Amino acid sequence: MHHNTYQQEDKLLLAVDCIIFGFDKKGLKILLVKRNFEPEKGKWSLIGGFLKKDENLDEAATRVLHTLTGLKDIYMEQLYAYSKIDRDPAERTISVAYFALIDVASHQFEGLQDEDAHWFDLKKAPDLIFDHNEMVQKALARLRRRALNWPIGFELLPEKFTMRQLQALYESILDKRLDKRNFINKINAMDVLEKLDEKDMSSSRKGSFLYRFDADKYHVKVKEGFSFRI
Amino acid sequence: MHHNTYQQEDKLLLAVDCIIFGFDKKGLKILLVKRNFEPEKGKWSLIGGFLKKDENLDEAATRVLHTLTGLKDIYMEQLYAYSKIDRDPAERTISVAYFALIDVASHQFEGLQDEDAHWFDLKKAPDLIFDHNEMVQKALARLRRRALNWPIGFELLPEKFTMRQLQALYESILDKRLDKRNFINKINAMDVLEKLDEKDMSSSRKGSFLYRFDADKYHVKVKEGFSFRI
DNA sequence: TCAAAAGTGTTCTGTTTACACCCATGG
DNA sequence: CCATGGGTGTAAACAGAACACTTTTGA
Repeated sequence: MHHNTYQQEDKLLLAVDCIIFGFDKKGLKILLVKRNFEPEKGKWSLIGGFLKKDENLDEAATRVLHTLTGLKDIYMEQLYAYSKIDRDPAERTISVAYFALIDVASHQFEGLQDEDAHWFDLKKAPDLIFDHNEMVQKALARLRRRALNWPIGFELLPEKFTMRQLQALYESILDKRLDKRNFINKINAMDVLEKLDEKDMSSSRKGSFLYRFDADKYHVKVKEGFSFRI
Repeated sequence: MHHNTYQQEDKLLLAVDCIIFGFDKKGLKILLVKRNFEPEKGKWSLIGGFLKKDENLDEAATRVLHTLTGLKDIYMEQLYAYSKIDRDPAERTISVAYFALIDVASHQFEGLQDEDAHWFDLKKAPDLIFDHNEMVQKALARLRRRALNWPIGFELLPEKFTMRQLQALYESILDKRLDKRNFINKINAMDVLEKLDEKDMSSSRKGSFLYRFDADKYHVKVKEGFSFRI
């Protein structure tokens, strides 16, 4: 309709980069790929790609993650737009970072080998290209804030989990030990979990009850402005 | 160096839009302009413009605000990137929103008339073009969260202010009344304000002491992870 | 002298923290 | 029968909320 309206304005490359945190029994991990193209070929990087004309940023992040890892139906959240002029030495690129937290065990993926993607222990992750280290730091800060103020949206959790697993997750995110009685009391007070009849028998002889997020209760409370706090 | 690396990727228009909240004795306001170009010419909009090749997003936001209002040295914070495909009917544009909160009285500006920019009472603001209403809602939510968890960074406040003004600001942001004794006690407990010997005599016969943020104390506390809470 | 806003503490209540023992089960 | 991790309650400390009167001074 108004094809020439913005004709004289600059057009630029737009990328998305995904900070994928994973957790398993041993703690928090991060998913990185070895770059197989220039610049910085062979170095470790976040999973990333360019935004196309016919998709929005959320779609691009989803597509990029899926293409490089086979992962699908991952809830991702937009983090921040990075725009330093020389952040990518090859060409001016603005990158919008996204982050997610997933359960490593319940998201086994193809494609990992081809693309040289690996889970790294968060504390032992290698140096990353460009401003990717900065992105990871910001994502971690955001994850901590989320974790402190909400019961980490069930989007970010496996369907069923034990209280001990949930506590272990919180302990890795916050990087400190929590008292199990206080933890359970607080979580229960929030009243957004459903206790199942099943037990997870893998971690002890007694077994540990499984819980599930009650999405309805959770969303109602979020809408009411209920303020959770660990 | 690697000029052809990303050759086949799409390039797009990138805009910035600024949500400028202002406060004065009568409450929270928002700064809007009447668009003087197509599309949506004549409708109210946030202050916005396009990102240029040779500047980063923060610089673009600063430039755009300065060009349209004459306002300078305003601390702005990046909010979110909006990328719906048809958000601007004229041409595909991704917009990164920025927000700021300023003291209306201490930022008188030229340029307002030319550009048809006006302060609107937040509650009486007109409908905005594109997805600008959504941006304002998100900015408000962010502002409230900021206000609840920090003593609204001194970046967002005029240099000198009275406790009553600070309380009035909080009351407009949170849209509820606060108890003045509790408010003052909490603010004092944070220990980031410096009480001056001056009084503001404009609002009462007795006069009201002026305070100033102590930037050093404040930054030290923020770095230590001190958690404020109103 | 009085009207109008500023300033000031205490009690009560609810939330958060610290803390230790019994339970169930598989091997 | 015992080793391992799972589950449970209470008391003390602290933080948040409710609440009313005195002070200052310009008109």
